[in-house]
Amino acid sequence: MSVAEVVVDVPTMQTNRPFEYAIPNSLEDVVVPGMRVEVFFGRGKRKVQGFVMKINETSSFSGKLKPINRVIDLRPVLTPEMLKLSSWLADETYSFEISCLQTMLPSVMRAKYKQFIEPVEEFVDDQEVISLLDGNPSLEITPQMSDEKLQLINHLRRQNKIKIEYVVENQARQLKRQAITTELNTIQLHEQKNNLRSNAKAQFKLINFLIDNLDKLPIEMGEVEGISRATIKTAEKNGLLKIVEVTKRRKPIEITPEQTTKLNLTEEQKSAVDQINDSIDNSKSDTFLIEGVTGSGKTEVYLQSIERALKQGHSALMLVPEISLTPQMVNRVTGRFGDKVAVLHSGLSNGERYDEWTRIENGEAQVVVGARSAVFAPLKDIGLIIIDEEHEASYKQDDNPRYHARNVALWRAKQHKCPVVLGSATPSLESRARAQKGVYHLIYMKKRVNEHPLPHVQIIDMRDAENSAVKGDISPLLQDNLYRAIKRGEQAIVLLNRRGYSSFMMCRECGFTLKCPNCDVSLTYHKDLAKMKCHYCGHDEPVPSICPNCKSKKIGFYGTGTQNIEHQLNEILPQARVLRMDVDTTHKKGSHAKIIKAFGDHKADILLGTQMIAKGLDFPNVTLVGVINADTTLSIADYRASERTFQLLTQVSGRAGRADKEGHVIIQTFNPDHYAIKDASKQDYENFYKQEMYLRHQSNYTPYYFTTLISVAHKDEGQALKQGYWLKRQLQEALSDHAILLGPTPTMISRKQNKYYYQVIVKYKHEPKLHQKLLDILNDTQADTKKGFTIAIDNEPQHID
DNA sequence: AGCACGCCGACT
DNA sequence: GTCGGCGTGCTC
Repeated sequence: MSVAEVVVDVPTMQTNRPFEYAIPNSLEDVVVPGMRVEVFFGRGKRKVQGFVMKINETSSFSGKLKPINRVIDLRPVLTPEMLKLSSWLADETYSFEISCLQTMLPSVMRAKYKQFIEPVEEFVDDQEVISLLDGNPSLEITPQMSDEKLQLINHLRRQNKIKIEYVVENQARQLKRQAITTELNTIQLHEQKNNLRSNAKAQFKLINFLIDNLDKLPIEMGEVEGISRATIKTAEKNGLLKIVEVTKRRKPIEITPEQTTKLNLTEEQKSAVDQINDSIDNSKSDTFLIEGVTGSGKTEVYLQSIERALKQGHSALMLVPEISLTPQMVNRVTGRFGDKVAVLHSGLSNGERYDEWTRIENGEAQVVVGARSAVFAPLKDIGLIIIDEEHEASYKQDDNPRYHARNVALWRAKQHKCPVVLGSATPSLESRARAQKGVYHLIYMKKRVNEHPLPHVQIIDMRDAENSAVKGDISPLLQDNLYRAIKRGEQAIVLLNRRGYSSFMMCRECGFTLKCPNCDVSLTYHKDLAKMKCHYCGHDEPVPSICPNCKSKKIGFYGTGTQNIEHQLNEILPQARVLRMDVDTTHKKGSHAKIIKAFGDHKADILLGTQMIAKGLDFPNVTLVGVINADTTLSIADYRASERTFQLLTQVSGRAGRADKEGHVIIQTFNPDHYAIKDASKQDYENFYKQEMYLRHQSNYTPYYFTTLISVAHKDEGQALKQGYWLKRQLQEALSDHAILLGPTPTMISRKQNKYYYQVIVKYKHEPKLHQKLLDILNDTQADTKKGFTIAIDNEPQHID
């Protein structure tokens, strides 16, 4: 009798390992690794879902094995590759294996548990039982139930009058629709048509419809126009056609495929494609980093490489930051590869996501375009993985499992022996440094395809009284340029940099920001303490009322909302049509794409928005880009602040002058001499890279050091802090003198969900004991979880806040 | 997580 | 005596 190793859906440290279950004879040839099964787990009659990881001939368990209850899937939902990946991922991200297995599948395949109360047979007629069940044979236990009711349930259960039935539900369901099809061929249909009675007009029409659409069958009933259901029924009775059930694919986001023919490549593009294709042809898992300026034609390189992979019989995976942000990219891929493309992104409903997943799983789609989680797409025989805008922080998931899609992609590439292509105009420092060391192959694309010059960038020093408008945030120069662009019938994009908004202090007189004396990051305002605090080392100081640098009283929290700017624009340029895009206006599904389309159709003159307008949008009529406040990202308390600012400014500048009109960019800032702003204005990534690497080296940050952030939380602040110190002591024991330990410090939103959060940061180069120590710490803290402690470990955090 | 077991104080 | 509350330990 064979035995299955099953990882059960009980996400705790103690159950984070496979449990053995006997495979009953009836399921002997059915159960295979990668399948989901239902098993009894624990003392009671609790049923849970589990994943079969492995099948053995013998058991190593000394006790009596329980049998597998039933299988949830007829075929395995995870391939051996994915099972292996989940183990690696669990280890890498310090997460439960079950969480990793579940994140690889569409959410509808996550088990839903229900509990029902049923009377024990002898007590079916018991008065208390009858009143509890209200005369029904069973009652579902819901979280909304009143405490009294739950108490009564407990009471009756202790008396053994009722029992609890567990139901494990699979939510995955495909939409079924009725469709018509026929087994007759054209000739037979023509014969049938001739045999019709002359007054059978509707039947005549129907047969014609069938003849015309023979190659498209089966066709859904709803799509047959002008023919009634009764007509179809009659035809079915006469053997003309058959009614079948088809699984209807729910319609994913509105994609308007952009038909582009294969373009002729420039020298740079050709060289890039050749290098990538060589790896595809020879099944080498090389990693390429394409550092290409905006407009250098990276997309065409991607498309032609995908084409090569397909031609070689492989599939291809392409990751983009967040699809709803780059509809134009999706449109181009679907335009080139049509039905072969599956699209996965956060805008899909759970059902839609499941449908797309199914299309990939059964091989209908060989090209997958998607956001972060698409890296787990069940593609077979991958020939190429592309990560566009590889520097984007959204590739890292910020809750468990905290994986980075780039690392998962590299892992899968090794399994599939295929290349990975990372593309960006502003690569992350980590990737660029790896390319420097020769770990990645660096490909430069310095020329723009259309040979247009880069936009002319102007930096406005807002400390200068002439530039800072008397009222409001829009400098006279930007006002003037907006006016003239609109007058010429051109469009403009205005970016309001909102991240880090209002949590730091800046002097409007001299541009001074309050920084930590030890860590070289901005101090952040803590409302509950009414103090300025450093997130790295915990240093704090009082909130200043005058600028320590120039003694001006104009120091304050910095930040304006998009609505405010919209107001100002309306006042200054009453004739301009302003379209605002921010979290408020894009809340509804699809509204994002609508705004983009409206702007593309020139239904507005100015597109005003936050970060989200900076990415991947391509509007030929935009000639002017204005950045209201370039500094906010610079001042957030994160060592990546300069990198983020540089990336944002470079990207948004690239939005100006994409077609044959020259572009103009105006950047308003209080820090005109900062290298991130200066280099962005020149689109000089390489210089920025050198500068930033130097500073990272000086202050021991990524990529010179690895960082791991561990945070603990508790309802009681004292307890949380105590745990923080305990954590630090534990780490100190295990680490060498070379490692740097910071904290414990409170986090900015130190009281989400009524809990206090403290974090410890480890910076290190080589600490072989760290991994195991963290696992031990996790284990110890998990045991305390009932006492209200929670812990989170984030390897290479994207932001520290 | 969720369940049973077991120890302990409180109460019909 | 026994009911119910809570701490502890285990789940193939």
